[in-house]
Amino acid sequence: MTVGIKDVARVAEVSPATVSRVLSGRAVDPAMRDRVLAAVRTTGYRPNLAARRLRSRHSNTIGLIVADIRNPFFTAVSRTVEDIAYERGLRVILCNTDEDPAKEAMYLQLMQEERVTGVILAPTRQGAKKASQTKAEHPIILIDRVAATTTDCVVLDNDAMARTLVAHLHAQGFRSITGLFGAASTTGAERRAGFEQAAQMIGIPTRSLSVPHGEGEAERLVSALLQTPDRPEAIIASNGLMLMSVLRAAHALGLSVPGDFALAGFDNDTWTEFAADGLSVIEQPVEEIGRTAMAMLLDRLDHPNAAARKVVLSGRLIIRGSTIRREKSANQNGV
Amino acid sequence: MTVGIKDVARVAEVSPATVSRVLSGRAVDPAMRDRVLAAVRTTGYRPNLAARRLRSRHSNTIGLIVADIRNPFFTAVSRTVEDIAYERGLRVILCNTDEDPAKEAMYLQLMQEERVTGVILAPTRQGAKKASQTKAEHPIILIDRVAATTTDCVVLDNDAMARTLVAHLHAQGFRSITGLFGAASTTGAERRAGFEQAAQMIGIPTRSLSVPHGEGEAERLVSALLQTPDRPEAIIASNGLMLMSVLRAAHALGLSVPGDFALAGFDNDTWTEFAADGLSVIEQPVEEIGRTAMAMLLDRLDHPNAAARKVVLSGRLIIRGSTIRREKSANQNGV
DNA sequence: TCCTTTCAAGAAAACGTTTTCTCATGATTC
DNA sequence: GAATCATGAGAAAACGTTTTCTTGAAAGGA
Repeated sequence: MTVGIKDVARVAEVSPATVSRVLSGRAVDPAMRDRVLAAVRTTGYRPNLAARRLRSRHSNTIGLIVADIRNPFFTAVSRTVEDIAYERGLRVILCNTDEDPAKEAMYLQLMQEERVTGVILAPTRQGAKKASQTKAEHPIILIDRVAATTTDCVVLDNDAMARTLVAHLHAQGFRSITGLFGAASTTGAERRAGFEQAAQMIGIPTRSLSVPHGEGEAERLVSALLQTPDRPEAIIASNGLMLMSVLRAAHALGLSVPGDFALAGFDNDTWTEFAADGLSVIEQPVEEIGRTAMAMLLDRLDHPNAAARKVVLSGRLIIRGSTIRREKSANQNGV
Repeated sequence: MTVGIKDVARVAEVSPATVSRVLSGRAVDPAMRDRVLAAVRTTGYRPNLAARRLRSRHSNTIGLIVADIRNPFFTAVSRTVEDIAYERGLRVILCNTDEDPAKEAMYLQLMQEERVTGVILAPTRQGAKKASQTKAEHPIILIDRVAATTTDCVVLDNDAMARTLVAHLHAQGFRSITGLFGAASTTGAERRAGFEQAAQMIGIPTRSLSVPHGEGEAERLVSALLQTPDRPEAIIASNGLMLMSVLRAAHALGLSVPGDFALAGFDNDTWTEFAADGLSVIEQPVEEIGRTAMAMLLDRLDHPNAAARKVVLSGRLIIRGSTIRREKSANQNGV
């Protein structure tokens, strides 16, 4: 037997409206307030959120749709977003698209049906296009991936960061570099562009591979690459998951980093600190991305008609052992 | 201007009830059905889930409350649970308690207010106790952590797995072992118990440390441990996150695994395959845990009064380089 | 052919809140 | 001291669905 606001009202000998007012912290007679609170306690009343949302016409909920929940980058952003949201009394619905446009579309529709206050989305390419075209009832902030300039977004300066990485490898003396970039996201494309551009300017040979999302895809690709006769001197991977795949492939083949090839990439995931003599990476300001996205969302709610903004954040190159040039003979026991 | 079921009804020239029936797939005249579906398309109607849930009195939603979203074990379980849930047309609300009993209590209350169909919970110690005492409106299935036998749960055979680990280390010739165990969970306690029991039976000296949850806690503890004069020959860590902390601490001190000490633990996280010559770990059947939890939940919904069940699953020891005994001199370039 | 049964569709009630409307009381102003 | 205003509380409407109730027509049996 579920207890409703009317039951509380009866026990407290007030009207349901008064109970509602007490619960939402509006001005009521102190004596009544106490009676109501006591009644809430004795009855064990729990408000029905569905009813509340229906009548009040706002859900106090934001949707957070990420592309891959296993990627520490996204879990880190999620945590920041959630913390801020809960500080403001907002709920968060966390969804995982797995880089699948169909799942993404399904979740975006779900957000509409939930009548969410707003959405923070790390879109696939299709999703980015769609989000910038269709006019949803709620604001959408894109993170990590970018769409047309008509949509708010907060991204890393992927292009510059990729160039930084190439410059670092070149400075260390590496002359042939292969890059691995995610096929599903604009981020992958941007990093690839920066990578190729930098290499061309410097004038070193590169190859770049487009990696489809999926279990083991990257590892297979890398494994093949490492077994070619002209194995690259250095490899750049577009995110933390791919870095891991490269190391797994190398390990399976008995190759070591940095002994047999150098390795660098994006995302300062915890394990990169100690793997392969420390992996040189571009650290993304994950917390700031989450904070900025939330701030933009709240701002957009206040100013629905302001011009779309694109915030580009800068990363930081962390140099570790995996890109330090050494004599081959000195390395006996790598990875 | 938001479009409701009445608008669809008007366009299709039927009653709202008929629209509802079409949408929920009940028997209606084919001609009408087509008119309704066409009207839905032209109006762009999206049902209001709050209203639907209010009236129909079921949310078709389950809550999934995990202790630490950064732990790959939990994200893996989450993915399985979500996949199965969506197959069955259930939504999932994913929450992260961060091992904080207050946050946990808050979320459990939120679940009540959402009127969820059921909850899958990885509880803190306090939460486990509370869940087994209070009678919620919805069933609760505990995962990973255990409470009184009055609550459904699915857990690993922690005790046995810890003993397996000790036996393996002993067989490899390690004679002094230190164990690190999470302070917040029953899982940590169980693994610790198995650890101490096995060591006592074998008759080797052990020490076990209780690690509070929190950024850097484990690393500080391990760092201190590694700098004591009687540094252990082997370390066992209670989960993947702690394994990582041990490696970070070792790396910071310039110590290598397995050169300077052996390391083993729980959770076959991806990176354990290549770090420190491969980390020996107990692999948990993450998918099966998720599947079992969902199955138990659905079963409990059908049979509310059946006796509580506890499902104990077995893990698998994966032996890798980190626990292989070698001559110290042979190792020059570890980690 | 008439009566009963079945079925589909519309009308209206219901879900549990919040909000609007109305009214009474007491305070404030001229 | 009368008229206006502000305040707070209850009554009732409203939110957008699904479900129940009611009705009419078609189908089936005697």
